[in-house]
Amino acid sequence: MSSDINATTAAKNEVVTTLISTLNDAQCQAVTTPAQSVLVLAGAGSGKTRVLVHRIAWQIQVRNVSMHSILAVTFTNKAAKEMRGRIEALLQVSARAMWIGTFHGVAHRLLRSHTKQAKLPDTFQVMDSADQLRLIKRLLVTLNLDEDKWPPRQIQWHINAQKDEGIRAKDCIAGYDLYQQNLLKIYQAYEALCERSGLVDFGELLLRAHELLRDNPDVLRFYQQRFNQVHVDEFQDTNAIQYAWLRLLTQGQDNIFVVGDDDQSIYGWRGAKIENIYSFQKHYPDHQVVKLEQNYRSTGMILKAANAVVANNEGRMGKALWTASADGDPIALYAAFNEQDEAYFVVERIRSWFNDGGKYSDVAILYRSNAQSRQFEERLMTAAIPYRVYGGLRFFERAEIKNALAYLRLIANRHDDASFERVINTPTRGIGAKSLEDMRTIARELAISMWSAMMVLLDQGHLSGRANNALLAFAQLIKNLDQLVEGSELYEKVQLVIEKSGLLEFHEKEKADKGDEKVENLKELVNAARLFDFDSNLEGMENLSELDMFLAYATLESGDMQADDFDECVQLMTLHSAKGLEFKLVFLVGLEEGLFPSQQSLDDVGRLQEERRLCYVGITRAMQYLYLSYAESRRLYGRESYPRPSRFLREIPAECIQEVRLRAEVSRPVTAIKPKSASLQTAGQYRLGQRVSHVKFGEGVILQTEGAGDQERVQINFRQVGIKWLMLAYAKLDVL
DNA sequence: CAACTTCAGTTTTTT
DNA sequence: ACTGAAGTTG
Repeated sequence: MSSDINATTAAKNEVVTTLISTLNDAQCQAVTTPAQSVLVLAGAGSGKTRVLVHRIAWQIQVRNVSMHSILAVTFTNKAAKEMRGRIEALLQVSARAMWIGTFHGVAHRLLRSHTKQAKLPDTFQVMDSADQLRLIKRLLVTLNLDEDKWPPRQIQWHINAQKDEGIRAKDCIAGYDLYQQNLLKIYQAYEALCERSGLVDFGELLLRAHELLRDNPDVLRFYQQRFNQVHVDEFQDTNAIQYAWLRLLTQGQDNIFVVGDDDQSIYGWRGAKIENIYSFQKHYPDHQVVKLEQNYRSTGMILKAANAVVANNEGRMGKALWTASADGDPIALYAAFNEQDEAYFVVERIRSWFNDGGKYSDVAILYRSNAQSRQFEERLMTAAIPYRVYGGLRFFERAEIKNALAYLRLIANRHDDASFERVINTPTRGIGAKSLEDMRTIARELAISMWSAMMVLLDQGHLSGRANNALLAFAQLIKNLDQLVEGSELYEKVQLVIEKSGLLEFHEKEKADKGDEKVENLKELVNAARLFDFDSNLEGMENLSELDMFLAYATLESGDMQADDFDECVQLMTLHSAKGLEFKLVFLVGLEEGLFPSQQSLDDVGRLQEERRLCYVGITRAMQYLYLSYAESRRLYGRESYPRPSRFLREIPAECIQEVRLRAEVSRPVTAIKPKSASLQTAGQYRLGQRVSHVKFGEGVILQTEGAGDQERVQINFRQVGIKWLMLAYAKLDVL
């Protein structure tokens, strides 16, 4: 008997050892602490996911917590997937029973499990932001509001912002401000429309999930007791409603384990509240703070630069990354003549990296705004270097896919107005603006769905023969599809719908190139349906049909399909989408005032600090080599600008930076610039892009030259005083 | 209904 | 400067 106990103790000790043997002290502390509420401040590259994964494993293996009692929330499906995968790899078991998902995914699951208490119809569907925008546009028409005075995108932004703050239309106080009153009216009408269409937008998922717990004590108690500890990834990105939801769930027990980094908070503009980290310490008084500061990713030089930049921010929790590895190469800084030269330089370096045996997939070009990608794409293209740009249209967001899904949604829920409007005349079947307008009026007046309105219209029989037939045919089509599809496999349903709806034919007839791709995508959709892993036993989702599950999946996990092909390509992406990734060789480009930091953030301290954190994120993506660059002259929005180098460059210690220059002839081939005349190419010894020094104005770069002989003038961008025209005959310039 | 023209907007993005 | 979307015509 006692030997049995000894044996299990020994076994347990071994488990403990394997779990923590690979962790450093701080990580180990975070994983093993008995504290109920824990705040892990995890610097970039400090093993944040590792801690989260090991903590969960620790609960299960050492504290004998049931997998059923594990909840972990992330922001992206990618992160959730990775976490699940790593836990499974570590524990060598299926992590199916654990609730690991995005905030939206978990909220969705809760709502499906408790549709009654959440006051939702069983058939409710999730709509994405494109659907939402469509719905809003339509709403504006019915409310007789001019789209120019009420820009749909701003309305959408406003509604989402309210929801992110947990504010319903009934909680709004508009006062006497006419504008506010109208906004409120729109918000109210939008809520009503969603209600009768059975549609739930992304913000609504979170808001409803919060209200579900808040207003149903028994439901709340059930989940409070069920989850042993609530784990949260990227805590600095939580918004007000997400945090409120977490607080409800952990109320009384304070069983919450959050991991975050205040220095990497870059989503303030979409409602993330960095303050939640500070509030956490107030709301959970017995919490323990663990700082992870050892970095396993970058060289000493890169970390030094990153630390120095972010040190310029106020009100930080305070953290300094360090590494046990070497200083590495200094950070290279390239002052490009213009944006084309910048791209040329970067691509040249990538080429030599590859020639020296480096892999393309280890290289990333990071920029502040998407518009910057073009120059690099063009250069990479001519250099025949494979590349991939992040952030394009995702699979489930493509028009043809959304069309197909809209038919499926209409089959699942006839009152889904967003889907109805999308497919009523796609492919074209002779239902014009007039008939639509009539339906909208009826729908509004009777407060019914468009589908019901169509039925009313058909019953009335006031329509012209042609319109009547067209509508009748459409109604019949949907009903037929519904019957036809009954009882068949999911992929067969998809297949049948794209064929019988005429969508396939519609896209086949389209202009050669484009249509082909769309047809391919539609086939891919059938394939996705075939591969769809429908887990009918998934707790809480028992009542959901496979089709409903697939539709929810398409909306909530639309990014899933493009994530995998990382292979052998140079990666181009914005700084925002680079968060969480790492690359051996990183180019951080466009470091110019007005571009990065962006123009819009220059006059606001808070936003500027967020830009700085973005810079910190960018720098810390690099493992071995980091190149920074800026252009002396940049063509942006059709206008030539001469930006000053970014302030962030000055915040990096000089000893970390080494200026680099390609040989002049190589860096500016004649084709790279568009001279206005041949004589502009050179001005004696003064070439375009030549660095010069002036007695009074200091250092600068030659941008343009004009005239000849005594009349020759040069335009110079001085670092200190900006752009100046100087007469060559008088200016005393030294070539640098 | 498709081809053409004009016109505003133009940081960052997930769910 | 460029793009995507809305409006206008044949």
